[in-house]
Amino acid sequence: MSTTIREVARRAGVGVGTVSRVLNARPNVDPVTRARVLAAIRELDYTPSSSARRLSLGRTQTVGVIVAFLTRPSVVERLKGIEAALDAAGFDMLIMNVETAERRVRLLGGAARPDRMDGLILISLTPHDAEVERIRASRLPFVLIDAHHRGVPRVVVDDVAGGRLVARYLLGLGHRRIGFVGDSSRMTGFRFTSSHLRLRGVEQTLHEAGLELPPHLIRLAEHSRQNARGSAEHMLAGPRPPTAIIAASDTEAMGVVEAARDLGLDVPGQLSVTGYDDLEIADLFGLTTVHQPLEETGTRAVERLLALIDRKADGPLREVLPVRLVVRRTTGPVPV
Amino acid sequence: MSTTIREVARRAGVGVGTVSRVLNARPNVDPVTRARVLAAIRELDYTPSSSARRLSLGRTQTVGVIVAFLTRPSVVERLKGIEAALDAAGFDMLIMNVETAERRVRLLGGAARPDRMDGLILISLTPHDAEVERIRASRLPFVLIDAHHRGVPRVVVDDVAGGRLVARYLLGLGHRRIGFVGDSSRMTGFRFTSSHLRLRGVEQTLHEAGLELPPHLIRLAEHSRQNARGSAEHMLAGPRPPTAIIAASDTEAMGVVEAARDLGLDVPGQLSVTGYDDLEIADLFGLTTVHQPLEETGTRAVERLLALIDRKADGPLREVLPVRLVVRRTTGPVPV
DNA sequence: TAGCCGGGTGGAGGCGGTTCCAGCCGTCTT
DNA sequence: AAGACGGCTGGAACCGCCTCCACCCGGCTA
Repeated sequence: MSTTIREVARRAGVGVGTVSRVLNARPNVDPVTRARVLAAIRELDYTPSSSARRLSLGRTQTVGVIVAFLTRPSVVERLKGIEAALDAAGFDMLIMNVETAERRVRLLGGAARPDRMDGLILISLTPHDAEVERIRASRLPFVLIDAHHRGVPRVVVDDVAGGRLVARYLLGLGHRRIGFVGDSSRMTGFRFTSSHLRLRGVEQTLHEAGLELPPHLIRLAEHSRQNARGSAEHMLAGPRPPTAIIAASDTEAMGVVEAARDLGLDVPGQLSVTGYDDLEIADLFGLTTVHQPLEETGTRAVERLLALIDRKADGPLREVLPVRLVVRRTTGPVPV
Repeated sequence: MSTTIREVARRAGVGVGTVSRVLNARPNVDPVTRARVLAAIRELDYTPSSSARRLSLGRTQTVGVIVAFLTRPSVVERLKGIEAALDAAGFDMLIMNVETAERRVRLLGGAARPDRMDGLILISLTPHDAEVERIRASRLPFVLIDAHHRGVPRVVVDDVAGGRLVARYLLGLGHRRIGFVGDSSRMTGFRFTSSHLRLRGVEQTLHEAGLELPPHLIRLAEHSRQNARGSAEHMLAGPRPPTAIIAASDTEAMGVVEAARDLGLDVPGQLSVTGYDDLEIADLFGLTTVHQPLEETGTRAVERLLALIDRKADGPLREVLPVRLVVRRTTGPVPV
């Protein structure tokens, strides 16, 4: 079928050991011999079988990535960063997508197999203790992105700080009744954490200003534009509606904007709305939001993972990337 | 390190051949023996090494996917379909992203290696003849999605029909001066075809109605919202501006909408705008567009690829999935 | 001149599966 | 009762690479 190292060796008139040494750029090969081997390789159009290398080296040159909801823009941006970094390092990228509890269990339980990959990255999936134990037991290096677990290397953005940033900005505009529309995945078991942390930042800031975030101004539902729209409608139609709504993501912010439109509320005249993520849609819509370096979380995660794979010393367990407020056209002073 | 088939055999008191037969559900194994082997497997928590299987079977159970611009929503939707179908079939998915000419050359030239994958899918990348020859020479089955090449199995949507659909609809609304804002990648070498085909459908339909699409009402630029915005501004500010603009994609349609807004034109009162793809953003914006089954193109491509891998008979080379018009709020009767 | 040293080299053995062949042993014919 | 047959089984050989050990040989030291 395809040419093997033995044929190359025969053609070059050397032993397989020598060919292997040339292939792997080892020292102790006579330049003349090396040239002969390289010539043979070229003539035969030889490429070493990666399957055979994997087996004999016990290394796959592959990294697995398990993502929650592949189609979400934030996930894709991170993947882009991961892909570029892995490619630069000569690694392949294996992607697994989790959209149901069943697959979550199956993948987190069974995908971490050292014979299939050298390392694993989880995006927006916070593993349970048992799942972490399982991956550890397989001796597979792994890092988290946008997820938290004590003792596991992870790359996150400072969601609490992002929440504070937005809250402080709205307070500065004079808003006092501020609502929060976010998501909770406690029921579906996905354990997304970002919405929760962003909310915490908001609460902290309001508290420091001597204000409260009453229960009727907090609504959580499964992550989607439609659900956010429902949450916002409910909140805006109720008693003592907010003059500003902080959404836990740009997608949800769009739902809030829709709700305002349905109720005939002018944004930002009568209602200020903020998002989180700074997706393309935020730019398009003029949405005030919090920018986070999505792609960079991917590249950083890869750097850390590769360091772990090479058993090199690494930085702190928890690496936090900065966020920044992007003010656009959905926020304004509190209506008089 | 990890347990091997030999240890399982020893523990169960059988030969490795028997264990292998049990693992692969072969007939001719005594039920009692089978039970003993299964018990040993369970006790040792044994999983066969995929690296070793790859080598000895010459099969990787992996499919490679090369995409152009990973972060585009249409690409991601297709990927989602591919991932689900591959997972169901027990295959791994290797993703490679092309965003530069350099990587395009490198990946299309060198990624098709049978020792790394059993099959290859190209998304929105139309290969050159030489590239097709190269992949063929590697004897690696491959299929295209949203790309064309004589003699290569491919899954596409009927872009010409989509163009006709939109044009006929706008004609029905009374529009006679219709513009087209699309993209051309002739310079960057990506050879995207969809914009071109959609334009062709539009031209055909106008022609059949005895109308023309004059050059000043066709503007092509590299694919982006910003470029589309520029194209539309130019067209709308020029002499004899169109009353409707057909964009080659939803993304570009959003640029057209922005241009209209900048010029103070009401949509759809003074300008009708249509997109293509029916992305989430189209729903959000109320954009009239053409829906195409993106995810399904992925699953169909996988089905066809797996058939090729199994050397099973397959359908026609060119599989065309249907499109349908989705009328929303950016189109209306021609202004009087 | 003998002994040592180290760069260069060949090739057996191992990675962990699968496959194939030979052998064993009951059962069924004739 | 001998022979044929077929289900079940063990294990050597093989997939293609890397590694390690043994070996060769020229140049240096004592």
